[in-house]
Amino acid sequence: MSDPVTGTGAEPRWLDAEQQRHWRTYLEGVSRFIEALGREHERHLSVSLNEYELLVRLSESPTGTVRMSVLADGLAHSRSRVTHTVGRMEARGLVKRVATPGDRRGVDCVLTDTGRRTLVSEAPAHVAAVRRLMVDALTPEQFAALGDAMAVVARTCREAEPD
Amino acid sequence: MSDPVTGTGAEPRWLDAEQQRHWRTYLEGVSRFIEALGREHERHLSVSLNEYELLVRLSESPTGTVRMSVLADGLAHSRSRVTHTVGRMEARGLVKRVATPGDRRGVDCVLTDTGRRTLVSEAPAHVAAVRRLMVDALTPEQFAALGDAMAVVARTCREAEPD
DNA sequence: CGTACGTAGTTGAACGTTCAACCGACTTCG
DNA sequence: CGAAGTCGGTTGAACGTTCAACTACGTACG
Repeated sequence: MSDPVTGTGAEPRWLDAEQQRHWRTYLEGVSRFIEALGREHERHLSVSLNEYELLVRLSESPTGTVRMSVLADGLAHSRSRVTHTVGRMEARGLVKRVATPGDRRGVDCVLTDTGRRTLVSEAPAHVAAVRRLMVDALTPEQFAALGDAMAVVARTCREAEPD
Repeated sequence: MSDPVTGTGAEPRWLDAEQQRHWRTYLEGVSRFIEALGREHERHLSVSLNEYELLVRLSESPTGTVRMSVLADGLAHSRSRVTHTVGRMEARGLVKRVATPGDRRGVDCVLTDTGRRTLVSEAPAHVAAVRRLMVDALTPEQFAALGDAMAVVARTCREAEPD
C-alpha cells in the first residue's frame, strides 16, 4: 500500500520479491556478460563486438554485400550508427562502400578481402568466448529457455517500438 | 577433440544451427529491450535507467546513504562511471556527497529529499514499462528460467573477470 | 618510523552512440 | 508534369562511458 500519488489513480502492480530478484539478476547478468565479451574482443581481437557482428552479416551474403539499411535493421542499430561504424571500418580497409545498383539513394556495404580474412582468423576466439561465458556455462535446456524467453521479449519490444 | 591450447591447432567447436539461432535471438532481444526501456525513461521520466537504478540502491539503505564504491560494485559499473553519474545527479539536486565517517578516502552518496520524491513519483512508470516489455510478456516459468540462466551467466562472468 | 603497496575517488581526454538537421533520390497523386 | 511526402544515408555536435594518470589515504612489513 502506499502512496497517494494522485493523478495516476491506479495503484501500480509492483514486482513481488521473487520477480524483483529475477529482474536484478537479469540486469546484472546482461551487464556483466556484454562487458566480459566486449573485453575479450578488445583484448584478443582487432574488431569490437559490434564490428564483428557486422562482418558476420556481410559474410552471410553470397556476394559479401549488404545494404546499409538492411545492416541497420538486422543489427537493430540506428542508420546513423551504422554509417559511423562502417566509416571507421572502411578507414581500416575491412569494408568498402559502393552505390546500390538501381537505387541511387542506396549504399551497399561490401566485405573486402582483408575484412574476410580478419573474420576468419578471429571467429574462433569469438566463439570460444561466447561458449565459455554463456553457452557452455548453461545446460542445453537453460540456453534454449533463455533463447525462447528473449524471442518473446524481442517481439514485444519490436511491437512496442514499431520503428 | 578439445586439444590443448597450444598454438591454434584446435578446431573450434562452432555453434550448431539451433545454438546460433538462440544466440542471435539473445543479442537481438537484449538490444531491443534495453533500447525500448531506455526510450521509455527518456520519454516519460526525468532520470535515465542508470540513474534510476542508482536512486533505487540509495533508497534501499535505511539512511539513504551508500558509499561510492559499493554503488559501483552493486551496479556493476566502474568507479569512474559512478563518479560522473553522481556528479551529474548532484548538479540536479537528486543526491549529495559527504565524506565517509572513519575513512577519509571514502565518499558517501546520499539521497536528497528531491531525489526521493523523484524516485517515488517515477517508480510506477518504470515498473509498468518493465512489466509490459518483459515480465508480463513472459509466463512466470519463462521469466524464472530467464532469471536462473542469467544468474549462471553473471556468476561465470564474475569469475572470468575477477575485477 | 618509513617505505612500499593497495584502496578510494577524481579528472580530462578519447571514443562511440544518439540526436536533430539536412540533402538527394524515389513515390504518390492532383 | 509538378508538388508534397517519404525513404536512405550522412553530418556534426552533444552526451555518456572508458581509459590512463593522478591525488590522497590506509595498511603491512622491514
